[in-house]
Amino acid sequence: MIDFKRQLESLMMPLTVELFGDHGVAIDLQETRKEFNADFTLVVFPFLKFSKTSPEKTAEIVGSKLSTELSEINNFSVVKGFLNLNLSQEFVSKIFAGIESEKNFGITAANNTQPSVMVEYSSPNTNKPLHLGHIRNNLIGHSISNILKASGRNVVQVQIINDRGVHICKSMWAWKKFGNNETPEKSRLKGDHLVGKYYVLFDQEYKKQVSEKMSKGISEVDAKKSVACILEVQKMLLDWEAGDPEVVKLWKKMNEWVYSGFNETYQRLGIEFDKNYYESETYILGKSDIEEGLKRNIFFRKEDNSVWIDLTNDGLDEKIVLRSDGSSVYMTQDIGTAIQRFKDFEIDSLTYVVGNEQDYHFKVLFLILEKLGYKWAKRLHHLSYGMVDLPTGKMKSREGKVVDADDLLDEMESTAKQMSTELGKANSLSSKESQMLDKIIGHGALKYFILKVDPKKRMVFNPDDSVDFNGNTGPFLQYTHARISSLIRKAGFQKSIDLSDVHWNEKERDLVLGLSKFPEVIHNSAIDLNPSHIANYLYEIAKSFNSFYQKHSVLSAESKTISAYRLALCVQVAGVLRRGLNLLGIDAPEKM
RNA sequence: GGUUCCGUAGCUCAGCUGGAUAGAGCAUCUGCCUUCUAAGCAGACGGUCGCGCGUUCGAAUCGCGCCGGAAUCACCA
Repeated sequence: MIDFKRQLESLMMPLTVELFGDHGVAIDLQETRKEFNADFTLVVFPFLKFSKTSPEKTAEIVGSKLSTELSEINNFSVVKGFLNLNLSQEFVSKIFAGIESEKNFGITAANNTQPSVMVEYSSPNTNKPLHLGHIRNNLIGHSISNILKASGRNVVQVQIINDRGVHICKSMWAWKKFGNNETPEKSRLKGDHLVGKYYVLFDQEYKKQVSEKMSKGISEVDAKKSVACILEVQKMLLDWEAGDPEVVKLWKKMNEWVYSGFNETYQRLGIEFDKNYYESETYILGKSDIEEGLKRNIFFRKEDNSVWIDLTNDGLDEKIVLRSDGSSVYMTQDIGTAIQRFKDFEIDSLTYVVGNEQDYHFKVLFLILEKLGYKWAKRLHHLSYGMVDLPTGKMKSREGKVVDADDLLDEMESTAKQMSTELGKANSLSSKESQMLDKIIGHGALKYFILKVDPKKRMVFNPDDSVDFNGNTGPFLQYTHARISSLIRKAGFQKSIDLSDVHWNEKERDLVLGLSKFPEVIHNSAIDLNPSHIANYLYEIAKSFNSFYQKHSVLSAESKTISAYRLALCVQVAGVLRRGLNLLGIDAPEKM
């Protein structure tokens, strides 16, 4: 489907050139404000220089030219310097026919010859369960993957699991000390929660030991470094690196618990990855790339043997890439991992979904890879999203001020259940059906609540608001879809329709023109890496539909012809809502 | 202190390649279910778009300077 707005602009261009001469003035069509009852507005101010008359007069001249010469334009009106144009019924029909002619209007199927794009998201540590912050990350990452797919890209979704390091050793240490061989099976606790429990236990023990030491007159800084438990954890990490069989065995066991817990949560969220990278495998990467860059003078070695890159000419600082003992820093393995990924897959770009606290890190990473001469470095993106705050302030995992992902999903489901019971919606459904619906609606509410906000902005998560199912919410969109589905069910088989004589009323025109924007919205979301455009667009469509639905009857319209084309319109609205919601990872129920 | 991001209605957010009287939802208040799902619709109330200067026919939008908030600037992960 071609963009009819752009089509109109190019039709108008030669006409204005005819009127005022060719001065390179672009035609800028914008949507008419609601109160003026027209489809598009052409701002004539840019033409004043050449029309040499008042804005009103200029608009008159342009308006009469356009409406006489273009069959697409029916009539026009002038308000101040604004030329309001009305599209002809035939042209609206043509636009609608274009929408109908495509099976999955708005979605561009992936072309297999195209290079793929990799999206990395989630990337959890394996010492505690997922929380609200991960949920935002996951929802954005998954949604943007869907959106990229819908704009014709092949997508490889990956996560890197931070499965090694002091954090997991802390859990391991506490489990050995206090665990009594507790397992997820024995205590019927989800694996990631069980490991998280021992991480918390470690922290408590650590604090206890630190304060004991401090009471003996040792400074806090020294105490924190010298208490027994932290020394044992550090020893454990060294043993792990040395491949100590017993430590490795425990490490494997506890990580497995965490993975099964994560997978359960991912499944609930409807998320899956094409490949998991593990830090235990990637943390060695990058050193050889540094050595090579050192030979090419991209990096330099200081007297103490540490290796650095000087980025002061790029407005940044000097950055370390290898420690003086030759060991890696985060940057080292990120360099190596990026390079590895372009070897593993036929991709031409890579997008990292990571919080904005790491803006600087990624700026440096991309710059280094560019200096190393990788041409794909220009196509690395950091989808930097803002932190999620609670109404009470920042989330602090150490202080237990976190919203747990599983708890949150449970809560959303039970709220959905409560709502549908109150509204008497569940009566006509089997208990199995309504249970499914509670999940679809509860999760829909959560996903929409998070995705409707521009990712790069920090957002406040108020549980009371997220649980609201009225107004600009996921359930509202789902409800609209269910309403239409019900109409379609009742109408039965849909006849083919003749659009040639349709007289579109105002609400219908709004819908047709609204629907026509869907491909562009997807495209822009993909370019901006921003799912919120989709969310806000769907809300507009749904509002527009409900307003239409309230005012005009579909099944018992004035005539069968009207009924038929209205139904066809409904089918397209439902399709756009469903496909749009799916891009956000939200299911569109047929009943609710 | 340097760099980056943010500041729009009581609250949560749209709008930001410059365009008309700045939009939604929530909250508060009014109407609308003997008619296709009222998780809906129609309406009221609510604003010095952080402040100032500049560019422009025109600035929430662009530039500069302040004020306020956040992140980051580790031989941490």
